[in-house]
Amino acid sequence: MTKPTTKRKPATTAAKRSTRRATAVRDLSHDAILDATLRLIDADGLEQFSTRKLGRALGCEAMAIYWYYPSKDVLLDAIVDKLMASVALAVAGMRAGDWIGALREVAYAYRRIAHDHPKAFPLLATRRFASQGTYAFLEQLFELARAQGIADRVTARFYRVVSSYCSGFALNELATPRTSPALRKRFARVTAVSAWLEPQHLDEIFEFGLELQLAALARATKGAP
Amino acid sequence: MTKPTTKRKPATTAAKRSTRRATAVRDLSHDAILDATLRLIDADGLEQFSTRKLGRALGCEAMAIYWYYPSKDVLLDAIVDKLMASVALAVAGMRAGDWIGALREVAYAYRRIAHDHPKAFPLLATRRFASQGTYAFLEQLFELARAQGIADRVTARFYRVVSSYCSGFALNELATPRTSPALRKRFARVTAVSAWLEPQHLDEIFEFGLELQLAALARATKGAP
DNA sequence: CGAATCTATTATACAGTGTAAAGCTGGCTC
DNA sequence: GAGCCAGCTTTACACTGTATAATAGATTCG
Repeated sequence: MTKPTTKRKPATTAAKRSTRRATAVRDLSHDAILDATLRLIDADGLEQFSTRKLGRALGCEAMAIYWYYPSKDVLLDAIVDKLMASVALAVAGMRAGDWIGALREVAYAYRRIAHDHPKAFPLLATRRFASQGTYAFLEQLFELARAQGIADRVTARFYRVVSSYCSGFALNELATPRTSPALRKRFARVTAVSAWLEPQHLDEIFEFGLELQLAALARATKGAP
Repeated sequence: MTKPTTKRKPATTAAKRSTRRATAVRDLSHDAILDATLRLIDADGLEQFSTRKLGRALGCEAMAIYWYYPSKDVLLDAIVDKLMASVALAVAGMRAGDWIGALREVAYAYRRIAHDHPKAFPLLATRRFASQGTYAFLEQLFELARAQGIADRVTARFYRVVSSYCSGFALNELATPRTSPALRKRFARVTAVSAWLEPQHLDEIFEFGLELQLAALARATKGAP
C-alpha cells in the first residue's frame, strides 16, 4: 500500500473531458503536462527538471501535477512511453515476412530518439519500460517474428542483442567527451583512435555494427523464410 | 572559473599524509570516502545517496567531504574511475598479439561490474569517463591494437561497437522488469519470448552477441596478424 | 616560547527539492 | 438549495547540494 490517500484518478481520456470543456476553465491535462515536461527536459536537462519548474511552465502550482500523476517517477515513466511511441509507429505499419527489416526500422527509430531528445534519452536506457504502450509495441514486434516462423528463442536472443547494442551506442554517442588538451598530449593513442569516433563517422559505425547482427539473424533464420 | 574560492586541494596521496599520521587525529581520506560512497550506493541505490548520509556513514559532517572532493558530481566521477580500475586490471597484464582476446577480457570485466555493483553501474553507462584512470586504460588497450598492426580506424570501430553492446546489455540486464500478472495475460507473445530472457539464459546470450562481433573483428584483421 | 599560518573539520545558512495533507472554489447532480 | 466532488492552491515537512564562516589543533617562523 504505497498510496493510503483518498485521492482518486482523474478522467484518463478526453471522453469525460469534452463534456466539461464547455464550461470548465481549467486546462491542465495529461498531454499538456507531458509536453511541457519534455520541453523542459530538452531545454535544461534531466537533472534540472523539477515539478516546481514544471508548475511554473504550466502556470499552475507544482502540486496540481500530482492530480494527474501520482509522482515524479510515474511522470518520467510516462515520458518514456511517449518517446517510445515513435518506435512503435515504425513497426506498426510493417508487413509480415520481414522481421529483419522490422528490427532495422526499430533500431534506427530508437537511435533517432537519442538525436531528437538527447537530454531525455538516458531515461529510456536507465528505466525499465513496463507500461501498456511499450508492451503493446513489443507484442507487435514479436508477433511479426512468430508469423514468420522464427522460434521464440531466436527472437528473444536477437531482440536482446540488437536492442542492447542500440541502447549502448546511443548512450555512448550522447555522453560528451569534454576532453582537455592536457590529456590529449599524454594519451596519444586515445587521441588518434578517437579521431575515428567523431560525429561524422558515427552513422557509418552504427550501421556497420547493426548489419553485423542482422546478418547473423539472417543466417539463423535461413531455414524458415 | 567555477571555483573562485580560496580553498586549496588536500594532499592527494599518502606521501604528505604519512608524515602527519603519527600525530594527526583526523582519518578522512580520498579512499575512505570512496569506499563509504560505494558501500552506500550498493546498499541503498544511487537515488538515495546523499552527501549528508555519506557524512553520517563516515562519522563527520557532510561538508568535510568537500575538502576532498569539490562536488558530489566529481565524487561520482571518482567512483566511475574506481569501478573502471577492475577493467583496467584485466587488460594490464595482457600480452601483445591478441587484441581480440583483450577486448573479450574487457567485455567480461565490464559486465562483471554490473553484477558486483548493480546499483552503481548506471553511473558508468551514463557518465562520460574522461579521467586519468580511464584514459590510461584506453591508451593501453589501443596500444595493444597498434602493436598488432591494426589500423586506428578498425580499432575505433570495433571498440565502439563492442563497448556499446556491453554497456547496453548490462543496463538491460539490470533494469528490473517488475511485470504484473495482468499485463502478462494481455501480451502473450511478450511473455513467451521473455521466458528466454530470464537470468539463467543471459550468460549465453551475452557470449553469443559478443563472439558475433569478435568474429567480425577477426575477419577484419586477418590480413595483419 | 609565542605568534602567525595552515589543515582539516564543524556550524550555519540558503535556495531548492518531492510530496503529504488540508483547504478552497466553482460547477454538477439530486 | 444542499451537498458533492473534480481540480486546483496553500501550507508544511523533511531532505538535498553546497557557499560561507568559524574553529580547533598542528606546524612554522621570529
